[in-house]
Amino acid sequence: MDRVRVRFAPSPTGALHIGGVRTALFNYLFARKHGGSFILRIEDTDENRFVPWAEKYIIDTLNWLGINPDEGPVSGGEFAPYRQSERKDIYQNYALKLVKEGKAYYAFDTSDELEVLREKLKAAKANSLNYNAVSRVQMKNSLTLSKDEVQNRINSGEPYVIRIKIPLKEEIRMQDLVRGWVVVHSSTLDDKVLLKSSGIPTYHLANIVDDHLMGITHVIRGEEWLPSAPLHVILYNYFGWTLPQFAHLPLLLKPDGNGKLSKRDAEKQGFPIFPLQWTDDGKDVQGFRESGYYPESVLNFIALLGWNPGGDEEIFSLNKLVDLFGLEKVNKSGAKFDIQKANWFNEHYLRTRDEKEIAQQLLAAGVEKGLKFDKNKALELVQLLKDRVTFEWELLAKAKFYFEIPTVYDNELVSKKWTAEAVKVLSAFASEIKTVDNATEEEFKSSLMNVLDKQDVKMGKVMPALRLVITGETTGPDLMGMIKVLGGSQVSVRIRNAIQNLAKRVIV
RNA sequence: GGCCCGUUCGUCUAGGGGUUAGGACGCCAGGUUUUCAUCCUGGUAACAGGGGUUCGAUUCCCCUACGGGCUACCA
Repeated sequence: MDRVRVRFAPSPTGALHIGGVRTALFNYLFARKHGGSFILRIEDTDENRFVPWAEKYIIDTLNWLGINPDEGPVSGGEFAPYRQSERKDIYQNYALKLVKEGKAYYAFDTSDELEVLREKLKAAKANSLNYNAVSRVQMKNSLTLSKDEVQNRINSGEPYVIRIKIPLKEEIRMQDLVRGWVVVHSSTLDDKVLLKSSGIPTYHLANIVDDHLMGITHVIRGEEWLPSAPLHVILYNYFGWTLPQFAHLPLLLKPDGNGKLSKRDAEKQGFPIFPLQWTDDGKDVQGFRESGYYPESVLNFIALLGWNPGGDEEIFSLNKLVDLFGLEKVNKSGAKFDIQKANWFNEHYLRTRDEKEIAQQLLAAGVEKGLKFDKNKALELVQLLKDRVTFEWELLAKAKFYFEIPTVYDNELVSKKWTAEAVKVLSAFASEIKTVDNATEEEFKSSLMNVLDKQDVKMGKVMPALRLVITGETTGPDLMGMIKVLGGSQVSVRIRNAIQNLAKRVIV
């Protein structure tokens, strides 16, 4: 077999959809698995929907995820250029070649005339195929017009398109690596436009020509392309080119209800469905990255949407995915997008990540807010808090206790637990530790036990009160952990503070 | 409407002619933690329906239902 060459061929019409990201990933995995090449080709043949920043968005996304192409508009390659807009001249000749061979033809019909045709067919309850072997004989094209008239029209500058001439009665069979044999009768296909009147090719032409020219061996793309795959097969046959292998991936579906995941879902769901931030009508829409997901979480999560290696494991690094990947393990049915699972992956990667790295981030985030603490404190805070969050950015809010001495105390807790007994113990504890700033959790614990023993009070009687003086709240991180991070002097300050503030509310 | 693709717990899925239909997320319960979270253990929950083929079908075939995609001079 030829060396594997696959391509990811997005259209720069907006933010790259997470479904597109998954298609890119599967292409990447397949290429790596087989020691082949992963190519990025920008299919910017739609002048109307072109969005200037979209290409950068695509490249940034692949880069963020670490699935960079071997060839593409940035890295170049022996088949450059990799933007179809820069390859315009190539396609026209191929379309002309087909016309010459009687496999395609010129069509002069205006959009109004096309509309009339559509209406007519609809009224007749025909299959609503607009331009095909049956209807083309009544239209204005080089099949019905005389040679001279065709030439005259072209010479006079009348706009025309080139349409493929679909064979009348032929069974188109194609083998899909995911779906097996797919058979379609040519009578259900219509004469698609290959070259628009602007001289720019449609997707179908440009895609086939480039795949051939670039030596693509496997076409791995979304299922939305399955219906046009037979058309592509005909095109390959018309040109006399060998067919690449096809693999049509199942679609990513909306999290709620039904249907293909779409741009609209991004804001509606309250969680990202796009990889990176982008701006829609002046409004910023957060992506996975800005929401705090790690690239490895996103990769792991989307890899398992529509593919599964079998077995009970679910945590896979990119290398491991490459190792296990296979098109034969791709599912046929669409997969719904479930953010909870993505969150779980992120929690996992957060907990297994290098704590020092997280501490760095925490420090940086703190500095941005004008909060002072050092590297060691940051690390201690990370160790104390990382099991309690899904995203790193939540850490700073959870670390609030470290920066703020409580001034407000949970009312219910005060009225239930702020006892004379607790105050007595805490007061003694405060004196005990007021100069102890470098001690382990164990040491703080035993000095508390000491006080408790001396005063003959049970631990349960003072723990809630101790939490109260430190955070003012009823729940939070581990108590001794917080005390250790704060240090003895700070804790004793908070104890005295609370005793003063709550003097009138002591339960006798 | 037409064409094409699909259908295993709520979700992602494993499996495959004879299984207690397995795992993960979520949810619930218990344990650990004198809070909470983590963690551990357990539980809840599925083969869309109807016909075949077969000794036997969730698995193979057909039909129906449902879901999805496509049906542009968009990709």
